[in-house]
Amino acid sequence: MEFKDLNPESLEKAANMLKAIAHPLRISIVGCLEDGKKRTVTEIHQQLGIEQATASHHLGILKDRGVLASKRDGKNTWYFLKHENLKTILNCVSDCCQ
Amino acid sequence: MEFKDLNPESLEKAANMLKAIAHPLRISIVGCLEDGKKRTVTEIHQQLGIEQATASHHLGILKDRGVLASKRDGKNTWYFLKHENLKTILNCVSDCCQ
DNA sequence: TTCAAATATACGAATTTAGGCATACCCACT
DNA sequence: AGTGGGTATGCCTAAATTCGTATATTTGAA
Repeated sequence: MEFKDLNPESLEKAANMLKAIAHPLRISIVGCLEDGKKRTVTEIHQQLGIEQATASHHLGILKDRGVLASKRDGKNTWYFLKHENLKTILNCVSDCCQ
Repeated sequence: MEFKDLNPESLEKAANMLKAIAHPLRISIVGCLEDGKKRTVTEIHQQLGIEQATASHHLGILKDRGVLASKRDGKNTWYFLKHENLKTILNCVSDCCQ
């Protein structure tokens, strides 16, 4: 599917998805998850050295916009990449940022 | 290059680049230019049915953030994609938005 | 049923963004 | 120099983001 064929709603959705990723912290979060493994909010906030609330907040945005999915298991919520593609996207962008 | 290796500045730059694209109109503009050809502000504002000033404004954002480049020729300014990669990015996103 | 860990949400001030309109600028032509 | 087409910019208000801190909520276990 070519993005040219996107109708207005899909266009909006695509924009929201990109907007979700388009933030330094959230790029880093996707970076944490690019190996396809699931991680908890705590793991992420510790690994990135950010507030727990901030991590949860940004994870929520990434989930809302369809970048991540999550699965609750007891006290923990495990977040993970929803699409394999997203790794490609960030690699493309980083190539453009040399 | 893996985006994981991005330092804080590159991270910021990558975020700004994505933020530039992450807007319905600007996705459409990139869509107009994905064939690699150069187009003028007028061509784009007519093709998308938006104000001339709005087109110029968004083209400016895309240029500032390194998505597009431009070349003045007489009365016209020709805009074009700066990186072939960007087509890939949008195709990936649209795949995620089915 | 009380406690603590893990996660989510609410509130608020500062900053950024969007899009319309008017207008200024740049350039070729006469 | 003056005109007009093509571009860019400034100003404005409404709306959205960001990131703290504080507080809820959920859940497992004592």
